[in-house]
Parts: sequence; C-alpha cells; structure tokens
Amino acid sequence: MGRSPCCEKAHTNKGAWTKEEDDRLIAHIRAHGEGCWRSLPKAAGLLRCGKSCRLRWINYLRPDLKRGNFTEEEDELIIKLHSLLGNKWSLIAARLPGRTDNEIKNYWNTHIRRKLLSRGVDPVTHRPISGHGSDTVTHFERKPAAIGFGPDQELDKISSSEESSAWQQRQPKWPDLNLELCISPPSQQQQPLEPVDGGGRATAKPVL
DNA sequence: AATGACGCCAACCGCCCTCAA
DNA sequence: CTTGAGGGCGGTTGGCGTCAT
Repeated sequence: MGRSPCCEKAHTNKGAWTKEEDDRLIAHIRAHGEGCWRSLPKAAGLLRCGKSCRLRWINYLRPDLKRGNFTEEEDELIIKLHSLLGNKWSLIAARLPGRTDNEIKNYWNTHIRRKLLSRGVDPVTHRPISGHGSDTVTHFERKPAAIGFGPDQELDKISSSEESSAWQQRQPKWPDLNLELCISPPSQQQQPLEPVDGGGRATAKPVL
C-alpha cells in the first residue's frame, strides 16, 4: 500500500529548531495537550512536520526531562537493561525517569559501547570478547535462576513479543534487577506502565 | 593561530504496528 | 477482511564544538 507522507514537506522547516518555534510548541501543548501530532503544527502555527514536533517535544522540551550527565548508577542500569532488552531504547528509557530513548541511544553509542569494550565485553552480546582473557561472563551476568519479575511477569510479556530475536533466547535473567515495568513522572513515584502502546511497543508516556 | 580529525547529539528517515472506517 | 491514517520506534546522518597537531 502506498504510504502518504507524514506531512507536506515542501512547506515545512527542517533542521535545528529556533527559540520561537520551541516557545510556540510549548505554549500550544500547555494549552491543548499533545493531542494529534499531525494537526498540531498547523494549530500551533508551526511550519514543521508533526513527527518533528513530537520528537522535539519528547526529546528536548518536555518539562520532566533530566538532562545533564548520566550517573554511574544510570550507566550500570542501562547496561543491565540493554543486556536484557537489546536495542529497545524506549523500554530502557521507560526505566530511567527523565531520560529519553534518543538520549540513551546516543549515550550508549558514544559512551557505554566504549566502556564495555574497554572492559573486554562485547556491547552487542554482553559477553567477553574472545581472546580478551577469561571465559567468564561479565560481572552483570548471573547464573540463570528460576526467578520471575513479579506476579504479572511483565518482562516475559516483552520477551514473548520479541521471540524472533535470537538474542533473547540466550539471555540470563537478573535476580537482582527489579524490572517492574514502571515509569516515574517527575513528581510522583512509580506508576504502572502500559507495557505496549499503539505501535505495539512499550512507551514511556510523558506526563504533563 | 590555523586547520584537520574526531566526538557528540539533535534531528531526520523509513519502517512497523494498531486501529478505525 | 482490507485499507489507510496516525503514532511510535530504531537506525542513521549532518552540523557543530572540541581536541590534537
């Protein structure tokens, strides 16, 4: 089936956002909520594609974003989550309040990959790089244990949706990692996460 | 001081998935 | 059941800042 373009590209701006565009987008979302991204640019008086507005809001303008450097704890959590979930950045982001999938993805590619390589760990498989000394697993790995992730086994739900991934099939489970699928709005403690969104993927919905 | 190389990250692109008509 | 719209995701790119020479 033919896919219609997400917007009229001939009449949209591209590239870096200006302060004025940011202000318009923020003002519009504060007044009307996120609503329909496709129609938002017109309603907000922006010459931008709806997707671009959504990305700008989610990755940069949302009031609950943390920004700033990642802490050591966040680093380790990202590594653990990546070893379990793979490149499911939105799922990983859902467990890091104030962080976005794009931010984590960038951080992974620029910092953590190197960090793992320097430890002699393959950033894709999370296993020791061959010829890099011992045959032991990374210090995150544990003996597989008959453990669950809470009564509703949320992680298993994810895993089953990713069953084609050979990656999943060899992953140990982490007895020490609380993987309840929750996100934390800025001013609240953890709340249940909808594990699957409209696109069939887990999403950390921003909370205004 | 100049400039080339490198790294970071915001933004774009194309595809996937769901749902309503 | 089929189709198209819409939202969302992961991968990739390009511009800019910093570092090295």
